[in-house]
Amino acid sequence: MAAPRLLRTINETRVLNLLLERGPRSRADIARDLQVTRSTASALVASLVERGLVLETEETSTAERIGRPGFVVKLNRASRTYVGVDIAVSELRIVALDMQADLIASLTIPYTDPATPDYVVGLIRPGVEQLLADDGLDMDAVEALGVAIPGLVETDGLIVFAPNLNWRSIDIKAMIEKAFDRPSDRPLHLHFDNDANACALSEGYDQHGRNAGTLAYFLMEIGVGLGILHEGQVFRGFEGVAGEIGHGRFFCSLGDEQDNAATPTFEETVGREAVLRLCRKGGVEASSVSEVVALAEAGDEGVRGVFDVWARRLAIGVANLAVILNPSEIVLGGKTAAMFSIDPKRVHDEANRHLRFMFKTPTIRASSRGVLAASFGVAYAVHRQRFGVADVPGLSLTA
Amino acid sequence: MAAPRLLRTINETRVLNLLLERGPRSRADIARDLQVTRSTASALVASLVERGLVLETEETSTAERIGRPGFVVKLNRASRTYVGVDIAVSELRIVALDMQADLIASLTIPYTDPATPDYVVGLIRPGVEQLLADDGLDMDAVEALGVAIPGLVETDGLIVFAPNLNWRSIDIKAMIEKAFDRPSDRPLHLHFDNDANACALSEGYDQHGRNAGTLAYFLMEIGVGLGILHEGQVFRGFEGVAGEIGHGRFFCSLGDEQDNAATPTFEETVGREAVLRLCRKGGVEASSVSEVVALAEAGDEGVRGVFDVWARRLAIGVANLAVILNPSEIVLGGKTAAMFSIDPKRVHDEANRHLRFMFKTPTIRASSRGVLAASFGVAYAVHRQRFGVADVPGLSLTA
DNA sequence: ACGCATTAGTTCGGGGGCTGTACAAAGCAG
DNA sequence: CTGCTTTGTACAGCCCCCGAACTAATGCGT
Repeated sequence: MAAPRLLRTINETRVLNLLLERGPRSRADIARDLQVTRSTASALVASLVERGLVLETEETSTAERIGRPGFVVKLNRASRTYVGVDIAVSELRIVALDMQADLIASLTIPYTDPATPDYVVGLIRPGVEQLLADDGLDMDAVEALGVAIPGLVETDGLIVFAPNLNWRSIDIKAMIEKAFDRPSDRPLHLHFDNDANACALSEGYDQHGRNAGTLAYFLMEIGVGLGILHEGQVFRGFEGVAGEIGHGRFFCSLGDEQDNAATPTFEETVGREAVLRLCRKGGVEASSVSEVVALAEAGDEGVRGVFDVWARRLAIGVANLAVILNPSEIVLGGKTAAMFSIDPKRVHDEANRHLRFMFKTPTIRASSRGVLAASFGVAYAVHRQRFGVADVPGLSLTA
Repeated sequence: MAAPRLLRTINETRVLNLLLERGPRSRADIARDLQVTRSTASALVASLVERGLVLETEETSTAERIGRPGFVVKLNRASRTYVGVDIAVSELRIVALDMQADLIASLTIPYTDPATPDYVVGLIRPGVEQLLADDGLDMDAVEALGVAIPGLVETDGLIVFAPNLNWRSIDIKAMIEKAFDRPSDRPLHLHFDNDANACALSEGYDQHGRNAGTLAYFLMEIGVGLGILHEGQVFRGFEGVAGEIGHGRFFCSLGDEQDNAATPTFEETVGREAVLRLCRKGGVEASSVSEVVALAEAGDEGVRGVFDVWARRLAIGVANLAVILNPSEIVLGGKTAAMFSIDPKRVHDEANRHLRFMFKTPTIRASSRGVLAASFGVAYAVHRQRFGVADVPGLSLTA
């Protein structure tokens, strides 16, 4: 009835995760690291080699120890491919990762609005095929595909509402399954997520080690989204709406009669329009954030004033987030976040003024994946899902 | 080398959790619920009965089905006792739970400040013994003890700083271990937590089912603490300082030159002193929150104005928390939270004005455990820890 | 150079523990 | 009463981990 081979499945997964997170090593090392006997480690490796997921190399472990050296075992990077697709407002961004979660290739396909769901989804399969063909890879190697959406989306593939695409109630899972038409004995595993969550995931792993702490990612475009990562998992809250800090109100009045619902939200004070409004007010001529940043780099004095106000406002949001979640890192990404680079230290200092009571304040830094952050993130997500044991039937160990 | 009997341990734990969360049932039911064969279920029950954790009753399962009825199996409630201790500012609150996590007994021991660590810890063992003696229980049955502290505390027992007790760098674990002096073959398992986190835990289980969602507990006394529960676990963030919403700043100025670090924090606007300050300003004579509430219940007009301002301020904090965490419930506890009962609907309405974009806004309600919330919570925490399999050696399934 | 200690990898017997089948016991339906 | 269904137990089979034994390969001491 219940899961046969359960223990075996768990242990094979542990071997894969060990090789992924801590690198190639000998069977004897695996036995020590997983606390099993060498016989068991050998058996586990043998079955993974047979499944093609792991390779036994010729090289012997660099002998720091005395005694016979062992043969190093490593992941077969080419054995599986994971794809991430970011449906941005005006372009599709696709990345492919190998089994090590390293980037193999990426591709961007622009489109002009209005982009209908049918049109955009129609671009995905050809895009993925082209991406893989460039590297001599096969669609069959693709085990799982993740999709990032700029809006409210359920992880099983229902887009509830994506305002900037103007999509509503789209069953994108069905559309993609139809487009890829996989046989049921070799399904394409799908996963869907909000773009800010995906961005957070993209920062959640440092050199193949799971980031076990808490991390927050501000995705600053027109509005401001927030992705929260906790113990390597996206924090979704009830109904998956966590991270709507853009709707937070930090500029309320204490006065007795004020209608604070009319006070601006956080994204109305630091989002793209707010930056441009501050520019107009300050006599700075700029029609995009990148122009503002360029002016700042050219030493424009007026921009300095705009930046100072923006930094002060952002710092309040950052500090309010920090007191609630106590993240170890706060990452800023998206086009509007380019403002941050004008003077990162200033944002730090402003935020820390509100955080004096803390022993250790969070570090604040720019996104490391740039425009590919979201597609990277969902690809990571499906990669981790396939490595995990969460879907072992009949077992709930979270107790 | 590695954990022997691993699978057995897991499955026995699953049986215990099933009986805890979903009630007594027959072996056949257990087999169906856990997806194992009836033979396995019988074997698991047999070994749990032998260990004294589970009882086989005479009663047969109420036959809604046709066929032979089964003998109902249930937890042996008396087989283990879990104790929770809340070190409040002016009293010690102790509760004892049975194996079902039901309250057996509680006891409050007042003390006058300044309460030194030695003095307070010295009260714990006699207090627990008295509590148990009243119910004919033995100290030997106590398997684990949890302690809630009003301050920053590490879960393994180092009190970093408890401002209202004026305790700093206290190794309370060592003190308690010394006081109880258990033999190493039957250790007293200890757990320590912040009082707001403990309160959140006390609301985290609804009738023996783990609350799988996200819940936030505002502990409102002099200041405002926050405990966050996510998937049944306390959300601690990096370094365990999550939940310091009391230090949040939601009343900043958008003006360019303002020094927002000087704006009041959330707890300075809704905490006890703020309430009393609003009273003075509004000509209401009250020296404690309970007096304010009493006046409101008596229909005092001036208090209404005080409450309205307080409710509006609180709603802003609640709404800001809700947009970031999207909890399903927000619970208000502590003496100052008594204000809420003056007009709960008003707080709801004010908060929802900021949350119009949400499909489902969180429910806001008063604490259900009252003054015992924190001691309940830590007792729950140790109870769950003892039921969990997290400490099985050689296995890390969180991957 | 040679033996010895140490480590790596494999083989094989033992045992724990789950599965599945078989069977007796206990109730319901007609 | 007879047939059907369900429960709980018993037993054989199998998966898979452990531990001991053995061979292979390397470093170190003399």
